[in-house]
Amino acid sequence: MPVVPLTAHTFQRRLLSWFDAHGRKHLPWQQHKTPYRVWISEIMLQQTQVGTVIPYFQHFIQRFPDVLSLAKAPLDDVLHLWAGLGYYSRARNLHQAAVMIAEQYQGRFPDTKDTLQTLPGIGRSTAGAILALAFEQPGIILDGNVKRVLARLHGLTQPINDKTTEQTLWALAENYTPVIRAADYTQAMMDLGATVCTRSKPACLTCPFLKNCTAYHHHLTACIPQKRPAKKIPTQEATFLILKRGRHVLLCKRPTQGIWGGLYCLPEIAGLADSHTVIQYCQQQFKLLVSEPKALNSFRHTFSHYHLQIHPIMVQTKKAPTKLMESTQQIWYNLSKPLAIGLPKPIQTILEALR
DNA sequence: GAGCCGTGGGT
DNA sequence: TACCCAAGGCT
Repeated sequence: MPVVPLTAHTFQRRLLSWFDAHGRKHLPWQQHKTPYRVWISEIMLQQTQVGTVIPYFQHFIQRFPDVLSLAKAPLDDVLHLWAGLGYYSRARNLHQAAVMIAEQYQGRFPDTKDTLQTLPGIGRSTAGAILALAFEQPGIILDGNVKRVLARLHGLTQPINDKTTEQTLWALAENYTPVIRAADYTQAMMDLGATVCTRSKPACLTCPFLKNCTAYHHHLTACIPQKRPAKKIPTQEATFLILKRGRHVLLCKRPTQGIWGGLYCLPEIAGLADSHTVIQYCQQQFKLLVSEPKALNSFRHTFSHYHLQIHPIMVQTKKAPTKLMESTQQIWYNLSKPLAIGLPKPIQTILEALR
C-alpha cells in the first residue's frame, strides 16, 4: 500500500479542518491577541514548554502590558519576572528590542520580516511566527514541531540538524504555508506537532495525514527526527558563599556575558573551598571578618552544557554595611523584604530555605 | 559554524 | 540515574 501523495492545497485544507476541530484556542497569548503579546509568548516559548511558560506569561503581561511599559522598565525588573525561566539573554534582548521599538518605531510594532529580524532575539522562525500569528501574513516557521511533522511526513531520515536537511525543511515549510488563514495554519502546525505528532508515542491513528506519512508507512516514526550524537557534558564544582549579616545576605551581580548574565548570585569560589579559604576570601574581597564557616548540603544543578556541583557554605559577620560596599554590583539582600531582581533558580532555592 | 545559553518534564 | 530535548538565536 503506497503512500498517498499530497498537494500543498490539500495539506492546508485538511490541516485547517483538523485545527478547527482539535486545535488549541485557549492559550493565554491567543486571547486579546496583539503583536506585543504574540512576541512575548514566542520569545518565552523558545526552547521552553507551554506549561512552563503560562504562569510566567501571565505575570509578565500583568507587569508589562505593552511595549512602552517594557521599554521604560529597569532591566532588573524584567530579569526579576524572567527569573527561573532560563536563557536570560532572551529577557535582555526583549528589553533592548522594546527600547528600539519605542525609539525607532514610535512604539509601533514592526510588521515586516526583515525589520522584525533586526530586533535582538528574533530570528528567522520567530519572525515568521510573529508575521503569521499577529499580522495574518504568510510568515514561515520552522520550529521543533514543524521540523518533526515535515521530516516524518516526507521520511527524512538524515540528522535533523544537518545543514542540507535544514534547507530541505525550510523549502518544504515554505511550500506548504498558505496565503490565507496564516495564523490558524501556523498554530495548527505547532498543535499537530505538540499533540499528535509528538516525539515519543505519536498518536498516528488520529493524524489527518496518516495515509500520506512516509515515516508511518515505512515504520520509521520512532527514528525520525534522528537524534544527534549525544555529547557528554562536563561537571564543574563551585563554592557558593552565604554571607549573612542578620537578616541580610550578600549578593553580587553577574557580568552580562556568560551564565546567569545580569542576575544576582551568591559570591562564588571556583572548586570546593575549605574553611580557611572562605575566611580569607571574605577578608580580601569584602574586608569582612566572619565566623567559622558552616558547610551546607552540596547539590547539583544542570545547565544546557555542563553540570555544576554546588557547595553552599555559610558564614556570619557583624560588621555594618558601608556605603562603599553597597553598589549595583554588590548588595545586602534583605531576606524579609525581597528585592525585584533576577535570581537564578538554585539561588532562589537557597534563599528560600533561609527565610 | 560549533559552542554557548537554563530549566523542567518525560522516559 | 542519566539522558533527551522543548514554539531558537547569537557569536
